Amino acid sequence: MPPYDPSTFPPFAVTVDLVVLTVRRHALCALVVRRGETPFQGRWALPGGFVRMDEDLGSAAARELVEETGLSAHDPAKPAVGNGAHLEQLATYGDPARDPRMRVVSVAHLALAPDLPAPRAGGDANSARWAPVEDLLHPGAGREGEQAAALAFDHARILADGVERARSKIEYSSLATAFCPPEFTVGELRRVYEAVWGVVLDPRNFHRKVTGTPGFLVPSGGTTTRQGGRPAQLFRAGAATVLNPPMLRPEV
Amino acid sequence: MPPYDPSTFPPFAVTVDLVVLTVRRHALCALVVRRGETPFQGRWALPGGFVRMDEDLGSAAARELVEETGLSAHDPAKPAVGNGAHLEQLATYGDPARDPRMRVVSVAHLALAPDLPAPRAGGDANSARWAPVEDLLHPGAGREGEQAAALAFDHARILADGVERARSKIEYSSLATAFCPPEFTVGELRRVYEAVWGVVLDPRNFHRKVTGTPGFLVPSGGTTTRQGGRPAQLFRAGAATVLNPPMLRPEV
DNA sequence: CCAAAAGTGTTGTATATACACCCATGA
DNA sequence: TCATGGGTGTATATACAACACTTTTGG
Repeated sequence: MPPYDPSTFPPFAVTVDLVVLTVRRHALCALVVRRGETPFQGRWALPGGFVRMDEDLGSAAARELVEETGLSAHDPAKPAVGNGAHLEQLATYGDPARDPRMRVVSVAHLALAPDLPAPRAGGDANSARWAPVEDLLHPGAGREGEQAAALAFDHARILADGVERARSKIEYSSLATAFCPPEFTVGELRRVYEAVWGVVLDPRNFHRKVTGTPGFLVPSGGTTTRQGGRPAQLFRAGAATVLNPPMLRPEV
Repeated sequence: MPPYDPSTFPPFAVTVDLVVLTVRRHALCALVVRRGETPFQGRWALPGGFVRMDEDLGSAAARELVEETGLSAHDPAKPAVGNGAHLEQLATYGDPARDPRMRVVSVAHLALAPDLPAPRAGGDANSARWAPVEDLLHPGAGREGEQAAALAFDHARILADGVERARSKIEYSSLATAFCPPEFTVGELRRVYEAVWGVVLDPRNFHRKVTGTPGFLVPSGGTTTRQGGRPAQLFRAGAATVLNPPMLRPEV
């Protein structure tokens, strides 16, 4: 890398911000951290940080994800689903006024994770928590006394874009399995769709659909009764990444 | 904007690169410019340039598009189709080694344009031309004696991502009309799909499909025989931006 | 036994495909 | 008249929605 010569180009700060989604208690939740520094001190924000000088964008996002959640991720250059979290680039935000301190371009990434124990705070954040995306996107509309202030910076917009991406992508890909543990039942997968889309699906038709799509699910052999009722077969995510025909999202 | 203090963050150069696609002579083509400077001097590259210090990313892309093609574009914050070109953010590329001179993060944008007269060279490019994407993505596989050297930097990858985005997006949106002039026939729209996907579609079923989707096409009243044969109705793009049910891309 | 969740079968309706067929123009 | 592209009708296959029904556990 040749030495930096600021006369040749305008200098920007480049950061990565993370939209980390999971399904908890039948609701789609996002990871937010409390800001310890000005601006927006004390407000909730998406986790993120500066990209280092010798680091690829996807590597920076994977590093932040580990720091915040302990989750490992696949190389985001090749989107994949498996034991770790799914990680992919979302979009880039560069409004000149989005950070009052300096000119920052943020490359947002989207991560999908199974239900995790407890978030661990990292970096300059005082604390971290999982918050239902409904509360974050529509602050004030929830129950009284809740922490419902708007997210810092333009993070509400970034979160909305990430949620929209996840909602549309589980329609035609096997990405919903990224919200599940390594082994899961058809019913658990259906509850993921229901939580992400905010709908109820017919259990019988859903079962036929997902088990009838070749390569989507592979039986792992075991069964479980952890949801009660009749024992359910356990599955792992199959090799198929694209669903054809897609899952149909019911009309609103 | 507070004064720049390089001690607080690593300084990056931020550029926009453009994947400008059009349909010419029944082939999907991209706009490329010949590089006048080192590195990759004399090689073909995607048009692009530095983002200015007070400029939004979408504004920078729209400015480059005007400089290179004379096309105006809608605010890419709100993707829209109409008289000007369609412009939307594609993805961001930030490999530390992608530019040998310095650390550059490039925010690539995708533009779709109707068939244009002749590209006009701008900036530091010696010349500009429309090239079939097949020739650019598979250099050496074409006819002998062609200019078929690989694109500069990581632009082949960016172009491939842009083409893939266009191919999948015309499936479920009305974006294909961005490749057409303001008034067009159903047959002309079908030839767009055929060129972008590299397939042949049944004219009768295609006609029923697009005219039967409410809001996709609105008749302009006139007719034309510019394709020969029986006069065809002229249409404009309607208000619908999402196609439900989608156009089905035939298996390969 | 009952409740709860898993899984199967059946049927009406919608949509896609394939293709026969007719229409309106230029040469 | 013929060639060319535009446009309509119709049969067959496929896929989905709805829902009755059976299976297998825990309490």
